Formats: sequence, structure tokens, C-alpha cells
Amino acid sequence: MNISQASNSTGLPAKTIRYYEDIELVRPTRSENGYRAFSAQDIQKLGFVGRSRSLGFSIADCRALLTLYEDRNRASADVKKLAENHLEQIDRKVRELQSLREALGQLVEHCHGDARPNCPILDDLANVPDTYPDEEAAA
Amino acid sequence: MNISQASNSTGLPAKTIRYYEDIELVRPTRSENGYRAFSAQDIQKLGFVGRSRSLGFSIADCRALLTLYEDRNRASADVKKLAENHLEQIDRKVRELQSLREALGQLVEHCHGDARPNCPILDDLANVPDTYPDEEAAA
DNA sequence: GTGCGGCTTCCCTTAACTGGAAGGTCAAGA
DNA sequence: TCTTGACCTTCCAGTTAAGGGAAGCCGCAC
Repeated sequence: MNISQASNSTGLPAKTIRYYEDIELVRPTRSENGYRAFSAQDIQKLGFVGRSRSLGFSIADCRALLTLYEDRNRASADVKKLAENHLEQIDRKVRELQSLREALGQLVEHCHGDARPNCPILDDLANVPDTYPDEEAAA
Repeated sequence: MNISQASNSTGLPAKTIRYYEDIELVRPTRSENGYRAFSAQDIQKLGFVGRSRSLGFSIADCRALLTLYEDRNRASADVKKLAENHLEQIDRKVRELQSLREALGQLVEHCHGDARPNCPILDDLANVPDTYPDEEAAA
């Protein structure tokens, strides 16, 4: 199987597949003409990595998952631990983004957004903490 | 003001400040000995950038915000628009992460996580869609 | 034999820094 | 005066996970 067919089978761009070979996630053999030759197993591994990546696992995680995947004596607890760590990272990121969203949302809400130059968003970024940020000071 | 003092005042690492000079976000003057000399305005701009960055704005956004900040005739609508675009990006990212979290959470939930090798997480990544993923097929 | 698509390698670019090496500057202490 | 140590400088490389593009084989159809 040539690289373009591997690409079609996995949904991964050819460039990405070459990159994955470069970092030794897969090791396709070579045909006599020098073209990469992907086995069904290679395709399987590429698909595995693609799905892992789409779940947000890093390449390092994917490598670990592949190793576990190929280890017939692995403990599912090991896999679960890896996935749970990743889950925690996701949760952290979501919380972070939400608090950020909150802060920026506040700012946007208080900006009248017209042709006048006065702008609470810029004021806040410039660290001119006036009036609105907390209502307690405005009482 | 030397770079370490600028760093203390703004909370930005010295390395980052040098980088910001490199990409011309700030243009500190130089002392006779070649050291960077930061004015109060420079500090103000660095702080502005730091706060914008911590709200997740890209450097390109920061540059635009700085330009607006320094434009006495800017319309607050321009700033608001930039911020709102950014808000949308954040919302998109949060939704994306949440659906990802959902998918991975499902997988983790169904993994018994013990010493046995059988693991639904790996099965899913290997694209062996059996039993659990949708209950409709298990009926 | 020549065109064209597919394949190869190689190098550059991305975003936003961070780390580290080699070397100049400055103030204090022996 | 010399030295030590902290601080400063520039420059180069590395990070993540690829993407773009150039230069040059390979293979097949016309």
C-alpha cells in the first residue's frame, strides 16, 4: 500500500504519515523503488494514532498507548490511568477557559461599542480599574 | 529601568520581554553600556500586553489592541469586535473540549481498570466497536 | 519520448516563547 | 588592585505537531 492509499484509509494527510515515520511511530517497509509500503498492521497503527490524537492525546501519550496496545500482558489499569490523567488535563483546561471567558465576557458587556473612543476593555487592559469591575466599590 | 526591574514590575520573564522587543511590541532605549532602559510607558505597554496575553489574546491580537490603545480616535466598537471574536473562539474551544471530554469519559467509565489486559479504551482506539459505545446495538 | 501524477528527501515556517552558552559590565569586598 | 558574583548582552537551538514548497526520481499512458 502506497502512502496515498494509507492516507485515504486512515484519513491522515500523507505529510503527517511521513512525520509519524520520522518520529518512529510507524515503520513501513520500502518497495524496490523506494516508495513506502504500508502493511495492514501499519494502517491499523496509524488509525490508532489518528483516533488517539483526535481525542487530544499528545504524541507522547499516543506512543505510550501504542506500547500498551501491543503489550499482550498490559494491565487495563495502566491504560485507564493514562486516560484519566488526560481527562484531568482536559477538565483543567476547560475550567481555565471558562474563567477566562467570564473575565472577557464581563469586559465586553461593559463596553458600549460605538464610535466613541472611551472603552472599558482597553481601560482594563491598561490597568485602570475604575467603576464597574466589582459592584462593591460602586456602592 | 533595567530589564530585571521591568520584569518585576510586569511579572513577565526577562526572556519574554527581550522577545517582545525582538518582535517590536516594545522599543526600549539603550543605556550607554548597552543595557535596555525601560521607560514608564514601556512598562505600561508590557503590562498591557501581559494582561491581554493572560486573557488568551494572540500576539497579533495584542498588537492590534496596542494600536487601538494608542489611537486617540479609535472607536470602542473596534475593540469590542476584536474581543467578541476572541470570545467566540474561546466558546468554540470550550465546546470542543467538552465533547472530547465526554467521549473520553465514556471510554474511561467502561474500563474496569484492573490487572487484566482487556481494555475497552484500547479497543475503541483500535476501532473495535463492540458492545458498549451505543446501547442501541446491545439490545 | 514526453507529459503528468505520485513518490522521494530536504529545508523552512509556524506560536510564543524557553534554555543555555559565551562573553561584557558593574558594584562590593579582600 | 584583583576577584567574585550578579546582572546584562547576543546568538543559537529546541519545543509541538505538523504544513508548504522545491528539486528531483518513478511509472504509466499517449
